[in-house]
Amino acid sequence: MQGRSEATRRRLLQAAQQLFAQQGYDATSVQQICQAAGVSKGAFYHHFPTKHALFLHLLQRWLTGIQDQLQQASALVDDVPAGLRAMAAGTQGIFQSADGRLAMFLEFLSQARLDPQVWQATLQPYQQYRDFFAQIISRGVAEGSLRPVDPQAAARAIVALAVGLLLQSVLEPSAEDWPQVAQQSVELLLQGLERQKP
Amino acid sequence: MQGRSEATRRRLLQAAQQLFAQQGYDATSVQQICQAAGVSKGAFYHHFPTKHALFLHLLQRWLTGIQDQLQQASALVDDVPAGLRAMAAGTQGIFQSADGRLAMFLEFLSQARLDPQVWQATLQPYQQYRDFFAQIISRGVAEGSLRPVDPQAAARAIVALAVGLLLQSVLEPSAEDWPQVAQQSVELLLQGLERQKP
DNA sequence: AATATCATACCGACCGGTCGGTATGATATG
DNA sequence: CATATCATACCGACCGGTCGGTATGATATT
Repeated sequence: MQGRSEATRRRLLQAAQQLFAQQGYDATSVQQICQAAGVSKGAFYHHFPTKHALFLHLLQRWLTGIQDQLQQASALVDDVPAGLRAMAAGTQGIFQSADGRLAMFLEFLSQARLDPQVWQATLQPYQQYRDFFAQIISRGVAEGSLRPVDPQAAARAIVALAVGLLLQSVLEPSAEDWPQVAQQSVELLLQGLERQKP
Repeated sequence: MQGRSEATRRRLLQAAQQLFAQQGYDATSVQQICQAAGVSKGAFYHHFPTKHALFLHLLQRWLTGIQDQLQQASALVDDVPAGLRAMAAGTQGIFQSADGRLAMFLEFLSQARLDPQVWQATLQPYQQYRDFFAQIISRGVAEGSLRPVDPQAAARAIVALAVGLLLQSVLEPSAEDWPQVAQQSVELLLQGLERQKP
């Protein structure tokens, strides 16, 4: 049975993600993960060297997922303001994600503050996101659809906005229509960025 | 020796804050706090019923501090755009704060996600902040210095921006000149909010 | 003296990780 | 085809150590 090992691994990852999202990393024991996955502790340490390694694996998976989504979105952009609006509208999937993916966001951040390994893994793509937006902004400036703003500064503002919105949605998932709030906020920023129409 | 008790209490709080900021809540043991404060464990549990209660006390102190700072700032505002710019400039003190006050921000948030008591304590003033900005925005709209935007939506964007910037500054304290980034970001938002001058 | 404040010793629970051993199934050997 | 060999996957009891919290006695304050 070749797929059995992979299935066990997948079940461990999924159980861990759910529990981490529910209770946090520290409050979740390896035993709990194994129990939720219907697997023994021995199996756990057969697949992952430490509890921390499993966490790192989840982090990597999460980051590459965002990376892909972002690159996919950038391909569709030709008019910059419209592209940004479309990306804001595309956040629906992120905010909803019923599984713990979004809740893990805060967990990743708080761990990043404490663990150098997590820190590096998180911050590197994070700066990529910023550069990604800076590139879009400067394209917009070049094509004349945006005012001649500093692309780096504008990108920082966008990323900060995104991070802030994500964080709030983690704490109050159902308090607002977060995708709509995201769209409104981007709209507001765009009114500052976009070149005035006659 | 009068005030000995109070001094002990203060030293415990300060030591706990520093350690929580450095290592996080979970990774910090009561023993460590006592050692750093130069105090015994008995003294700790004389002043605080649980480790968690001490954490909550720190949270309350932090929140009321912000509350005061915000109310103080709002008193000086008469022209809304100028007021917002001044508040952005006034973030210098917050971003710098060499002690762990800023680092605790992330710790508070991650705990708020897990602990209902922390959650409630955090979210209530949090919504006040939002209302606070909404009020300022609507004042700006009324006085004609701002475009007729939705005050609630604009306030949400401002708060999200603030949260996002704070979070990034926690993770990369010296990567940017964060007060300047805050000013630039607010400036960008204001270009969208402010009524165009002829 | 009476009370508030602090110190020391200690408890029971739990955690991450290890380890000896077992089940399973693929592959080699006859 | 039948059996021996072996690697992989898994099990669950167990260990050293730490943690939050308590009990009890000493010391300072009023």
